Amino acid sequence: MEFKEAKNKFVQTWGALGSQWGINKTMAQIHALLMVSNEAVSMEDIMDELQISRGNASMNLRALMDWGIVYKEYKAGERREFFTAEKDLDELAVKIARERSKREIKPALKILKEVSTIDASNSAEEKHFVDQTSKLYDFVLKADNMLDKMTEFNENWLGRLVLKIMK
Amino acid sequence: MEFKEAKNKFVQTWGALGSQWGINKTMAQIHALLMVSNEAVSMEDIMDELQISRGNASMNLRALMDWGIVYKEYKAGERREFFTAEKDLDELAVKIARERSKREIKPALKILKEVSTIDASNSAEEKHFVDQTSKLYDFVLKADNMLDKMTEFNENWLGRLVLKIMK
DNA sequence: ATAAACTTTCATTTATTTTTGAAAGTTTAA
DNA sequence: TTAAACTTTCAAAAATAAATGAAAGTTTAT
Repeated sequence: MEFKEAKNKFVQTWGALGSQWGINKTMAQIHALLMVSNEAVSMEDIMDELQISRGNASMNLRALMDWGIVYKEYKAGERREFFTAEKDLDELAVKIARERSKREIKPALKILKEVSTIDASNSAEEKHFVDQTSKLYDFVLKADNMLDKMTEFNENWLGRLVLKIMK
Repeated sequence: MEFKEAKNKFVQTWGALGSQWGINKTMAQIHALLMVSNEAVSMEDIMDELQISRGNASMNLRALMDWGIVYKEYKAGERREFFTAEKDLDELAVKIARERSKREIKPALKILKEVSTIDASNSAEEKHFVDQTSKLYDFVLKADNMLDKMTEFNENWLGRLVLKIMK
């Protein structure tokens, strides 16, 4: 396999993986492209390589920057903007986890707390509902806290975690 | 908040959370419904509660059973089939992790290995590509192995893991 | 202040995913 | 074996999500 083919395959794969995890395909592809680029890439080049429109490129770059995993870069004497991706994978994972926690898990927890605290003195059905949603609340809270902990680990938390799990 | 309202809110929230993580909304809603039901539910009742068609209910129940998190149940003297969800959350998490690993992560790893082993003796650009995709391969492999390890932990792995992380 | 060079926005279009529902398939009881 | 009671399948329709592109906005150099 030659370089161009490999690069394309990687970008496509990363895009597909993104889709499966609820991240829009183009966003994941742009990120993939930037991760494997050894220098900052202009919007023009991104549009060209991925065959996407200016608007699409602009919006998804903005989204990636909002996630804190893509940065703008300015080059001396150049009018246009260039983009680079976070290349440290530990840092990348932490940022993604933090963002998904904030946007998706925390709001879900709030609802779980609400529904698990209704008065259920009536039927067995209601008791089971409160019991199960309470357990779910505890579980999700614990999992979410675990993500927070990752953040505190300064370097290579994944490697260390694997070691710990192994005992 | 009364029971019916709370139950509906929970089902909707779980459905929305599913969507955001690449799981189809109805599939997540059916799962939510079954998780908080203290007894097995018929397809008819699922269709009715979620206002979905027979085909939709059938296909998503099949998908949930393929994931191993919903079971069929037969009642004596009853022609129709009833469904229950896995209610043990540790077990649920392990099964979901195992399934996503098999379907999504393992295939992605295969591709990562392929593209990270091309000959890159030429440019700095190619060297960076190989370097970055290799790192990614290692990272994803490690994360995936961690999921496997969860499986080996027999009970309450999440609680124990949190303890370990806390040091 | 102007205009060139660039980026962002968002109403509309396009693509993708999900849902429907009717026909085909299956199982059970008599 | 037949027919009622139920489930599955899948082509077509509907709903949802993403992409386009032209107009509006911004920045910079002169």
